[in-house]
Amino acid sequence: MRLALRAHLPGRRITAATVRRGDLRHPIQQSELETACVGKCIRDVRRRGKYLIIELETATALVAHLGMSGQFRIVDSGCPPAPHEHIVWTLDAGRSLRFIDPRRFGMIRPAPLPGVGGTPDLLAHLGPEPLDEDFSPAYLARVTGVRGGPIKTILLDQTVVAGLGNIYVNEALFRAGTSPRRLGRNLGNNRCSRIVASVREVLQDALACGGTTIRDFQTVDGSQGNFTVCLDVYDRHNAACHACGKLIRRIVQAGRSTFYCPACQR
DNA sequence: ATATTCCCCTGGAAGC
DNA sequence: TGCTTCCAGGGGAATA
Repeated sequence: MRLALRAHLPGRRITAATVRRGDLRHPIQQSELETACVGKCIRDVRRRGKYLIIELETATALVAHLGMSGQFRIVDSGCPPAPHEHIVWTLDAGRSLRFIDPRRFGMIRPAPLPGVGGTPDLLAHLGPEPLDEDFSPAYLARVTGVRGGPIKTILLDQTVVAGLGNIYVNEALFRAGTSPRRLGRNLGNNRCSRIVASVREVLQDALACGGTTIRDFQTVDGSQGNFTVCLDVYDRHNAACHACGKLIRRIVQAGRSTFYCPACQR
């Protein structure tokens, strides 16, 4: 999503902004949004974990989170509003950016620019980026060594590593041959290495496919992610394992679905 | 201090 | 056909 936004937004000026419905996860007021962005030029689109950072002139930013069903679309400004279209930014060049979110678990928040006006509290708790060097086997071994709970839950914790969601945790553990139920303290250095490598691999593969569409996910032009066809375990309950043919199992951990192959993952 | 559970909200699929 | 139940890419507050 960041890459798609980045292809369209930098250099555009925001000429108007409208809150059509402000009761999102963090409620937002019309005046607050306008003050933050109208008249400003978009400099860059960055990301930290699952948060998008739309960098504006004068050291401010809009921090966005898509929650479960949030979407950004970029359309002609004359385009009629879609259902659940909560926020509209009018851009120069006859375009507009729209935030659409049926479940309203997403959020849009003005914030001082990270690294300039101080890191917003929103992002302060996040762990390392999974594709950065500091998410290392040694780091994972250190964290898992002192924590209770199964590895699946640990990897979903954004303070441990920032940006992994349910799909990619399930997929990474399959590729690492590690059971999602295995306790963190029973991982060992070897498995930590494999998990770190698998996390990176899965993310890179999914990025190359433009993400994963299960139900709602679409990018800014309405196209879908193609990693769905590459999923080995996620949403494949009772389907045959791509590696061994045994049936993929579904369990619930910390209230979220976990999918795994009982034969390939130990 | 750390780990499950509950809840936020809507829509779509499956079950009856 | 129509009603009910379950489930969902997340995360934070309330509990245990």
